[in-house]
Amino acid sequence: MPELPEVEVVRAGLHPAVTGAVVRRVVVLEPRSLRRHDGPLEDFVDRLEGATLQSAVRRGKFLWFPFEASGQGEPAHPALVAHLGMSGQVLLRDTAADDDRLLRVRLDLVHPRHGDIRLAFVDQRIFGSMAIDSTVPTADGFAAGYSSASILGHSSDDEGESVPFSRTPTVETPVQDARPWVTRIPTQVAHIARDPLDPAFDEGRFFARLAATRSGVKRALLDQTLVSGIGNIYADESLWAAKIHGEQPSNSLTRSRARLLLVEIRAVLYRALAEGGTSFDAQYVNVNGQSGYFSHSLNAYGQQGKPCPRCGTPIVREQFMNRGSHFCPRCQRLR
DNA sequence: CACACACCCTGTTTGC
DNA sequence: TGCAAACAGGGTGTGT
Repeated sequence: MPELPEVEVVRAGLHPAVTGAVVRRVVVLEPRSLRRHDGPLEDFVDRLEGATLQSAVRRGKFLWFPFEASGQGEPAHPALVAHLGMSGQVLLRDTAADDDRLLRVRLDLVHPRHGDIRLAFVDQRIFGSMAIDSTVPTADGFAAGYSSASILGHSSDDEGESVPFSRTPTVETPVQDARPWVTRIPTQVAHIARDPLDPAFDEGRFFARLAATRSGVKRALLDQTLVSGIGNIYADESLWAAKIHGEQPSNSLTRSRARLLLVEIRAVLYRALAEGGTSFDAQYVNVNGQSGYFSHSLNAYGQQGKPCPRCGTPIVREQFMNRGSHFCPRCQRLR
């Protein structure tokens, strides 16, 4: 479930289940799902079995689980990194349950309070992956990603594990935290920019990079090293909301239009999050296999032929970057 | 260097 | 009904 809101829904669901849980048994049914793991399959299994998971963290569309190894020889502060790709799911199952049809990796956990839990990595297209990775300190000293119980702030199962991470950035001071994993990021994720809901998101850098490229705004929004968490749906939705054409050269945006765009991106992501993410079918679900409702709130994505909710002009779909781009030809003009 | 594109995959939906 | 093509929300490596 690829974009930020869907991945955050998954992360929030996993957080109470994995925090403090010990990995009992790991089964890899599809070796290609470990493509990004640096080492053989047995290495992945052996290093994980017996490990204690410390949290569920997310930056953009990347998820990771810092863990404490049981055995010797494990480098300090490793993490299990998961990326869902186009079709990945992480589901919480009963340890006695039958395997899901497209199950690729299975982690059986025992949690000190919740007991036995199975973490099932299901992925149709195998674009997603799991890997054990080492971590490095964040360049800015801030928390590496989001790791509280819920970004919406109304979960009851926080267990006091919250890392300060408010929606509105306040004064930025590097985090002082006894848990070293908080400010460490997996090397595979280190090049990914912070996402727009991250209080340490560097707005100045975002605007500067937009101003420094001639490529279209949509392409820039999909560039995860510029800003993370935005995929095809939320790019189209944000651009529609800001009335910007996706092929408008990034460096031709005025500063105020760029600011408006960022405001709309945050609004769209936050709304989608509040509705549990977007899903068109059983593919995009939370850890309990349930779908979100944001598909009912889409204004542009997948709405080709339907009237623009603002002006009534039919929404157009065009092929772009091997993907569909949906926009209102009247509200979103190239200029 | 910045940019554009091919490629990695399988299952479901669409169209003939 | 059967079959093939088109399609899917992502990231990375390679070539120009």
